[in-house]
Amino acid sequence: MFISLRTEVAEALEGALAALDLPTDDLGIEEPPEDVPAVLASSVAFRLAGEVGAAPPQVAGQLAAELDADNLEYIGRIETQGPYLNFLPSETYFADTLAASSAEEYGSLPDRDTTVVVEHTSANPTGPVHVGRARNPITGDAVATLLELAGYDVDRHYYVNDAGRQLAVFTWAYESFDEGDLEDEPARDRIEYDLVRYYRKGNAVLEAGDEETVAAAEAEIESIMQGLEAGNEDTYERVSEVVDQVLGGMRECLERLPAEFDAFVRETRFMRDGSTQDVAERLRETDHAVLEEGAWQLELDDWGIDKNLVFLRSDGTSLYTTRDLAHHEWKFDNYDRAVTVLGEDHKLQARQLEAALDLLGNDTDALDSIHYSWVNLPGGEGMSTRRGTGIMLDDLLDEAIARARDEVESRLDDRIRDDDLDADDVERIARQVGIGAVRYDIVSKQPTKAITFEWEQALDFEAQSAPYVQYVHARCCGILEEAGIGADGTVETDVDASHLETDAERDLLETIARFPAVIEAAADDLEPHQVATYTREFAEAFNAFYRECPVLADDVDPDLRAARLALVAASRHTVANALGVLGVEPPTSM
RNA sequence: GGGCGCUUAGCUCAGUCUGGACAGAGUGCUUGGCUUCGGACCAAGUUGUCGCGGGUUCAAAUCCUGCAGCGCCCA
Repeated sequence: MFISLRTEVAEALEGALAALDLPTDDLGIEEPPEDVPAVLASSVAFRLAGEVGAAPPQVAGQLAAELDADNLEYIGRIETQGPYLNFLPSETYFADTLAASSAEEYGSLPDRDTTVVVEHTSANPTGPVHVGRARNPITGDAVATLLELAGYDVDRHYYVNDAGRQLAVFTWAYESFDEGDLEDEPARDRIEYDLVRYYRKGNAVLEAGDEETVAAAEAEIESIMQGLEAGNEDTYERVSEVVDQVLGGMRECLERLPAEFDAFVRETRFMRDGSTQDVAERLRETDHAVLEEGAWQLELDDWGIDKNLVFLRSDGTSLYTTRDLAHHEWKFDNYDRAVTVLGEDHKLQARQLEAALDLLGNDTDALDSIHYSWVNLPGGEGMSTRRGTGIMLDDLLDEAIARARDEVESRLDDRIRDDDLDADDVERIARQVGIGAVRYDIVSKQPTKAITFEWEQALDFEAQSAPYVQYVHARCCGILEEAGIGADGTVETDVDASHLETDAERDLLETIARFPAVIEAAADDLEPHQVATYTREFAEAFNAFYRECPVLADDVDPDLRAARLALVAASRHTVANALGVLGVEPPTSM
């Protein structure tokens, strides 16, 4: 309803300004501070003061006189407060909000008839997923879900870098060493923990081995890379044996979040189908292409990039970005928009990619990338698969679930609600809360900010955390269940919202009304953390309502009870869908 | 050396793109609240040179500019 109200205010204000012969290019519409009872406000009077030749408060007064709330559906009253124009909601606003939010899918926006591919994670299949990398699937999955709720038709892709040097090194190491050469036991009983030891061993030998050994290894690695470039089937099979196994293990780990994918798109695919060579040839024909020291490169100064992009080495082989160009043209052939979630180390690469795609005649407006900063360890050390430093995502999730289980068990005795949680419930809650807390901790922050990983902080179950918001959902479910309405049951929708008279009820309804607008803004900006911020505000509004407005007590009038029950159901839909965007499960009890 | 990003309360962060009402939360610290629909909750109090300097503006955490610290990238 907030979106409709905002449109209504804009149109009315525009009309009033036009009637007074004033410019309508900047309406100054903003959300007022909390202690102002308006839903929207305008500071336009400030800007017009000079033009009108009157002080801002007088200009606001003139505008208010020109505006008539009676003509507006969702605005009940328009007031001035100094230079500000304040727009207060009408009864219809509350009634329509309550009706709209009775739908289970409340917050989802109309279908946009637009397909989007969200590529995220795309970690090289070299070993277990560590926490540094985990920011990518958690952010990416949230962006994908957010866009779905905002009306896009979304596919999730994992781009498998199976053609780079790292995989050639891995393949060589996998074939050259056996168990006896390795010093450590696998850290966990899963295939990628087993195989990463070969990768680390290989890298250690390359770094510190004797000259002869290293030279032989380099020759083998080079031949693997040449084989891939030439489309040699044998080479592809050898590399695939490593990639398939390691990726399989990584998928299992990611599914714990859960982050699942519609497709795993392999880099080698674009070498094998000739599209990479095709891209290279087209680039060579452009007048931005230059041949320097035998390597073909692009001069991208026209795009504000002073670093040349090499797209063919002197030996004629393609580079990562060349293949990624073919990959992206393939995306453009199949989707209307492409969003990529990348680490901040890929920023320059992403700009070069976009410039080159533009040069090749693609509409790069369809391309967006989201960059996130590193998750560092205390002391500033980074996480690295090759060096074996870092916290593994599996360990973080195990620890989170274990701590959540401790919490649940320690609370079992002093629960007020007598609902006999059984062992399965405890396990379910521990998983929902533990994993939810990890995801929420990461997704609620702006991706551009670096995170220092600390156990206590990542696993703080109080305050601005997933459990705090999840608890609101459980409370809603508790009340609905108590009222005889199951989680999937429906409440009476033919209720009179005018019974909801207290500030707490009004605030909660206003907060619910904003939810679709929050989804819209977060999707437009590709910023799921906006939804996380909203869940906190929502939880606060709900808890105030919960404290002040009994729903099922004996002395509550039946009509009021029905209205409040509808409000609780609306709250449940809102918080469940908001958490859904963040990939945090909404527990029915906890 | 060049480019990009970050810097807001002791700590963790919103707010910055799109300037506007006294800069917000949580945590911490000091108090108080369960015979009541769920206390993983709530209420009250306390917490600031918005990194530093200049500029634009009626108005700057927000825009411009110089500098510093940190991170990332490029040869």
